[in-house]
Amino acid sequence: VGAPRTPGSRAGLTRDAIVSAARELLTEDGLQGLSMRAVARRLDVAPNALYSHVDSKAALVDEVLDDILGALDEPEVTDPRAALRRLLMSTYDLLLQHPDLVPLYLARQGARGPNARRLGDVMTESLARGGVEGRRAVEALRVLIVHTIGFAAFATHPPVEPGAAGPLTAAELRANFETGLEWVLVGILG
Amino acid sequence: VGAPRTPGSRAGLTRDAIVSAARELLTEDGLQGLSMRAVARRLDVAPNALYSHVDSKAALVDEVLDDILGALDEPEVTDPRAALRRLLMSTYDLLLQHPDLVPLYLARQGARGPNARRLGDVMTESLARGGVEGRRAVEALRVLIVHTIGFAAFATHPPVEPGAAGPLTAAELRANFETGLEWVLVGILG
DNA sequence: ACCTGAACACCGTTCAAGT
DNA sequence: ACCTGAACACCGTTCAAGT
Repeated sequence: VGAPRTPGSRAGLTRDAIVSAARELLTEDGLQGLSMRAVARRLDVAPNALYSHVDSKAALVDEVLDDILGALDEPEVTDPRAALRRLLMSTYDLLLQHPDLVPLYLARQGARGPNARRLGDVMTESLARGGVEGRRAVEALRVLIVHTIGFAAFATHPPVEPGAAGPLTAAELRANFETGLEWVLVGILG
Repeated sequence: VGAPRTPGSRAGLTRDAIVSAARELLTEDGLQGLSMRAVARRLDVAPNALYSHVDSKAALVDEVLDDILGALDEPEVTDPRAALRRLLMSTYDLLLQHPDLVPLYLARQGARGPNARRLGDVMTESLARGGVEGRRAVEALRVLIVHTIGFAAFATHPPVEPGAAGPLTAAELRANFETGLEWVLVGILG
C-alpha cells in the first residue's frame, strides 16, 4: 500500500524476509493460513514475486521447518543416555509448540536442513560415546527420531478415543512418551 | 455424459460409491488426485452433490483411511509377542502400499473408524494375555502404534541423507523397523 | 431427500513484459 | 535480476432452486 510499484521497481525482497513472514502467518493463522498468496500479501508484493527467491511452496515450507529447529541447543551433559534423553525431550516440547507442523516433520523426518543435520550429528556423537557406532547407530537414531516425532504427532492430533476415559492430558502423553523412550534407550544402550 | 440430469432427478449416489471412487482416484493419481471435484467428475455428478452423503472432505478421507485398514486380519497365533509382532508387521506392509496416506494415518493415528478400533481391541487382548493391562496396556499400545506408523512414514518419505551412503533399500528399513519393534516389545513384555 | 446451477473466496504456478 | 499484470487450471463449500 502507499506508492504502488510499477514493473521493474524493486521491493527489497529477501529469502529471509519470506521465511519470517511465513513463520508469522503460521503462528497467527495456522497451517491453512500459510499460502504463497498470503505471504505475498503480507510483504505487499505480487504473489509471483516470491518465485524469484523460492523455488516452490514445498521448498519454502522445508526452510520454515528447519528454521524452527534452530531453537534447540545441544545438551550440556556428557552421559550419553542423559544427553539423548534431554535432547529428544526438548525436541518433543518444541514440536508441541507447533502442532500444525508436526505431520510435516514426520513426512519429511525433519532432516532436510542444516539444523536437522546438526542435531543428528550431536546425537550420533552421544551414541558413539555410549559404544554404539556405524550401522547400528544409524538404526538407533532412526528409532529415536521416529518415536519422538511420532509421539508428538499423537499428542498434537489425538484420535477420538471411543467410550473410554476422557481426553488425555498433556502430562499423561508426555509421561507416555518418556516411558517409550526409556524402553528404546534400554534396547539401544542396555 | 449421456442424458444430462436436470435438478431433481436422482443419480443413485451412495456413501459407498463415493468412498470407492475416492480410493480409485487415490491409487491412480495419488493424494493430490483426490479432490471432491475429481470424485464428483468420476461419478458424473455435480461437485456439491457429494455433500448430501458426506459432511466434508476431511470426513471422506477418514472413511477412506479406515476402509483400507479393513484388509488386515487378526493374527492366528496365540503367543502375545508373536501376535503383536505379526499384526504390526502386516500393518507396516499395508501402509507401505499407500505411501501418500501414511502422513494422514499419523496425523489421525488411524484410530477414527471401526476397523482401527477392531485392531486396537485385538492388540489389547494380546497385551492382556501377556500380563499387561489397564493404564500400562494403553501406554504400550500407543508406543507400538507410533513406532509402526512412524517407521512407515520414514520408509515412504525418506529424507535426503547428506553425503553418506546411497538410498536406503526397503529391506533395510524393514529390518530397522523390526529391530526397534523388538526393543519396544522387550520393554513391554520383558 | 437428493440433485443441479451458479457463485464465493480462494489456491500454486507460469508467461510475457517492464526496468 | 527482480518485480508486476494477467492468466491458467484448479480448489472446498454454500446457497437457492428444482422434483
